[in-house]
Amino acid sequence: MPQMRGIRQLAKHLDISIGTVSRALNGKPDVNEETRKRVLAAAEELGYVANQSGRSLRQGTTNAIGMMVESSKETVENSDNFFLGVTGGVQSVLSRHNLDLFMLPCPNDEDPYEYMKRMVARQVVDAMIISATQRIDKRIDLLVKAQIPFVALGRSSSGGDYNWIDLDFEGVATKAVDRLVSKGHRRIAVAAPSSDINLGYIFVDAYRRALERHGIEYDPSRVIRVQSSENGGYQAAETMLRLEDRPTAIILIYELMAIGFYRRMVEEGIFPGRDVAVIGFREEPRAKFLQPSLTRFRMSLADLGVELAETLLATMPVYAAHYPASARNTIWPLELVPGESDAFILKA
Amino acid sequence: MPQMRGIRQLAKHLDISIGTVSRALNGKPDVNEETRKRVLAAAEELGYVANQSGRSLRQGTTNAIGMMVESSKETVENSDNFFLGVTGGVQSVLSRHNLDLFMLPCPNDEDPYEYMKRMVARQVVDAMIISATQRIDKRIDLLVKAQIPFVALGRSSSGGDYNWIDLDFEGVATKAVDRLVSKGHRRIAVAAPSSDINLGYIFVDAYRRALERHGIEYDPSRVIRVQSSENGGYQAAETMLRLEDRPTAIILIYELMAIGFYRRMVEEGIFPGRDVAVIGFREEPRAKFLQPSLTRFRMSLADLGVELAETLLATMPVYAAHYPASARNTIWPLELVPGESDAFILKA
DNA sequence: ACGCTTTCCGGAAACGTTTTGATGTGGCAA
DNA sequence: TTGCCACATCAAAACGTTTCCGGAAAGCGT
Repeated sequence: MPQMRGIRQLAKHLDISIGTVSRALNGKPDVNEETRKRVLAAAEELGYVANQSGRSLRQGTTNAIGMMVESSKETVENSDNFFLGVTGGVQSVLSRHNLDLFMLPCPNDEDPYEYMKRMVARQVVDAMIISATQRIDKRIDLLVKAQIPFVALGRSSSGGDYNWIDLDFEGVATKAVDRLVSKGHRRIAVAAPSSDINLGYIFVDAYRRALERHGIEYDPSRVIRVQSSENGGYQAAETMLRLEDRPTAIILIYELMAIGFYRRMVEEGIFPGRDVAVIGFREEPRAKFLQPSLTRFRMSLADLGVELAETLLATMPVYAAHYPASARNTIWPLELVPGESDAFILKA
Repeated sequence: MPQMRGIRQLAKHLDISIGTVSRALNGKPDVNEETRKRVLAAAEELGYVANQSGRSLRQGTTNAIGMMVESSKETVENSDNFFLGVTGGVQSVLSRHNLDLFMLPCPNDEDPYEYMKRMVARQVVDAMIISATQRIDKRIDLLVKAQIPFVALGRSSSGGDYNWIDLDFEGVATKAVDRLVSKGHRRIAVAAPSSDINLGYIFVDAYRRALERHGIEYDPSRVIRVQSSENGGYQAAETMLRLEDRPTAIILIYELMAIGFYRRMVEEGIFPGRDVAVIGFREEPRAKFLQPSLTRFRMSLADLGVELAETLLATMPVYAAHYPASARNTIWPLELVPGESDAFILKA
């Protein structure tokens, strides 16, 4: 005698048809309130949960959202649990609709595009959150073409009209420049990654405009292109030391840089906060204990996760009703946290 | 005309039966080498990839491994990309068998046990890697009962005979004590989390035995119980300063503690490496730039991932053949990285 | 010509679920 | 009585895949 599995077993146990059981469990109409209770009770008792493959096959939907992350060495070293922090917020929204979140880590030896292609083809999730977007990102074209709902964490030039959330680089650049200028600085440098990376391009552009608004001439030599790492900060300091008309202040686009920057400067007897003003961006726990404390920008990862999830659901036909067509492109604000690293004030 | 999907479409396009197509794609015998090539080519051309739900339903297997992680605030702040680092190694093994890895983040407002129960019931993965094991962990009992292959990162008292990998706390404690004793230290403190946590219990026990092997009396007051954080390190220093017969050396069970420990000590004019010897455990990028550099223990996250995956596969009947019944319980070694923080040598 | 084996392939069943259409009640108005 | 509707249920089809089974064709030795 073949032991029946799943819903069949449950139906037999209740002496009822499987169709009714299914409708009862899924809250469909056309089922007597009395029977529904019985079914629910029995399911609880027998610990029955619908097999996901069965549902997916029938419904063409998996009730799962994927969040693609890269586990490259760079990501592992730099992103510092950024993703784990975001997932909390994402899930708080998804759980309202019985959706689960899977993180899909792209192996470092596989091309992100190929990986995404595989995940899309296997239809293992209904929608996607992607991050680390490139300025030209083939994944976006793929998702658009395959009509998979998605939201990107980061702008891109690809794909035309799609949903993204990005950090408020312009706001940060503007506030940082304003603050430094108000303390008397005129020669302000910035350490940023290459302009191939979206962040590097957008940020520096905003920095330039902010300077010009204060009537300060933009000097390209003060844009120091380095990697987003401690080492990059060290090199930025090195470069800055060699500049003629040495800048009196610097904006570090990634906080981790501050560690290396401090080190190189202190080697030279130049103390941040006393002899040079420093502002960092994108709060980073590893830099939390710098002395003097870094003036920096902070954001709430959990809130960002909530926004991501809501934006995503708004694009999914089934759930869109609950999420009024909100802004499809969001600039995520960051809050300035004053520290001592920019206490250095120039006399007027 | 209903557009046929998937394998049917492919079969029709090739004018061949779906059974043959399936066999061809899955490398089964009983298919002409010539036809197999044709099928493979056509699949490639049309971008066909088998729908996962269909396969899963038929085979009762999902070809996916889950790695449960917690996204609690504590984890996010402390584990510092530990998981992302490990996934790389895990995937390098799984990809050999066309297995995918999903990270399953447990929402912080959901009980880990309930979350795991749901994941198991939905049968969304074939096997699991769990971490952050408790000394008594109901998840383990659940997995054993449900006969889901799994491996735990961390020992536990639950479930009897199962597979786990854990860090070599004993080895670290022993090596650290040996090293300090060889430098003349006799009064050696240790800062550890509460003994409720497995690590806190095991480590301190090994520390005690190591001391006794050197004929040094174990003094409970030198076991300082604090949280595994920078703040914990600060408090450890605070406590240590108040001890009579103040210890001349300390072992910090979590490197992050070193940051706070240094700070408090320097406030007191006591310099690590010069006036007190410090050894840290569980390398932690955030502590990488301490001055003086910390003598610490290091491990390869990627290699740990490989070991995890291989141990897991060895317990899965389908793959066990490739992975000879290796040790089901592995103590993962850590390597000592000498720094300057324990340069302080006591005259004999 | 015959029987046997090997090689290859097609047809159909099966996996567990949801959904559709049909069916059988009973109540109410005409 | 008849017709109609609402309600609750059941039986069966469908989702896309893998696998079992049977059988045709071809090769080979007698």
